Amino acid sequence: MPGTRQRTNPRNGAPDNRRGELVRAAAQLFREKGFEGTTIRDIAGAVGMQSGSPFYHFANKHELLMAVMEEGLRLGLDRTRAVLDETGLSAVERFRRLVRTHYGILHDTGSDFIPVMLYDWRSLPAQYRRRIIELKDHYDAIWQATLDELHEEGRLAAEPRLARLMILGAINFSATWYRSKPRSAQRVDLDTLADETVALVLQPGA
Amino acid sequence: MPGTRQRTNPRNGAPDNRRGELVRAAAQLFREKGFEGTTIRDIAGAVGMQSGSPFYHFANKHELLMAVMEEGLRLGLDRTRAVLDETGLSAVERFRRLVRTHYGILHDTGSDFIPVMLYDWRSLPAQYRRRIIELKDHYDAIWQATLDELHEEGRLAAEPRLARLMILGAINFSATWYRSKPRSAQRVDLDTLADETVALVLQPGA
DNA sequence: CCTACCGATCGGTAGG
DNA sequence: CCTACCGATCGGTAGG
Repeated sequence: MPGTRQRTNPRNGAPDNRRGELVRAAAQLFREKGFEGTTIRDIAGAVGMQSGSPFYHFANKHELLMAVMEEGLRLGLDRTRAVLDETGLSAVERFRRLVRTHYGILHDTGSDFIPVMLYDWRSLPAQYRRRIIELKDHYDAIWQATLDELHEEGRLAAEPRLARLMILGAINFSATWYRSKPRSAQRVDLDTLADETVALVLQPGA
Repeated sequence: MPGTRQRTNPRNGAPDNRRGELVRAAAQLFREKGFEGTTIRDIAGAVGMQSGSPFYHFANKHELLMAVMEEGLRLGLDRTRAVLDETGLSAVERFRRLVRTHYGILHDTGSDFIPVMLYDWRSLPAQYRRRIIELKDHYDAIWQATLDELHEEGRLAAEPRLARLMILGAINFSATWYRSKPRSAQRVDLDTLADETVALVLQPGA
């Protein structure tokens, strides 16, 4: 039924549903087949559009990729900042929640945005990168602050900046092997995974 | 000068130089631009061939991708097995060398094969996967044995199988951020990186 | 957002 | 391994 969907400012943003549908569909397809392996026709078809129609919402395919990454970082930042809002958390407990939250950002239903950023970064043209890096820097800063604290408390044995890269790497890499749908037998859930990650990298307390 | 290069059995393997050149060029290009983002023409051009000529050596583009991954795993397995050949190593020392070796496999000059496997796995058709998985299983088994030992010695706090995924993940992810060529100031070298990785995940000894 | 389309490029092939 | 080529597909556009 054409005309029944709510929409507003097509080119800029906020309550435009069709644009959001395109971003979500693109995220899922990019994650599954990669940016270069996904066709504008795939994405259009996934939301019931004709092949030329996505270009009404995005100037080109690369801007759609950037929108996916940007959306992922905004959602991720929101969830991560919420961890900081909880008062009275020890650094260790805050760390545990950061880890658990990041696993959720990678593996919760519909969370395809960040994996796309991780695995299709090379497909993002240079002129679009700065904007994404800026958002990513906020994300890293939150982690760094907590890791610095842990290091001062003697709970983290590695140099804190390298520790951040390695720990986020360990979690991020789960995008390649973790499957939320239990395949055959029982599987690790994200809570256990977060606990094990914390156990792996934290040194025993006094 | 056509005809001056040594070659032997074109379709099977061993001392066929042109085939090897294609695999190396493909590895480098796949790593840089991804499998889908790389063109047969790119690869042919990189070794001074015409666009149709790679198909004399490989039935199709996917078989070239498989050759890249296979070559990477064979080279990696050789280097990793060499670590086991050193006698009289403690589990901790063996672990340190496995870590260092793996960093080398990812970042030494000309080592583009394994990153391609890690980041273009989804482009490998299902029928080619079993062969690669089989090689990868050998690799994992070596790591698992050492990590099991460390766990028994109380030096590893996480469940050993998850520890393997997380530690290899932390190292593998360096493919996205580590640059061997110093960009501006001094940079971490692979020895330091390996030391810090070991420091991060090992619990203090008795 | 659809219709109708275009130029470019791509993987692959025949025949030598 | 080159020459010459083909069918299919792809990102993108004009005009409504």
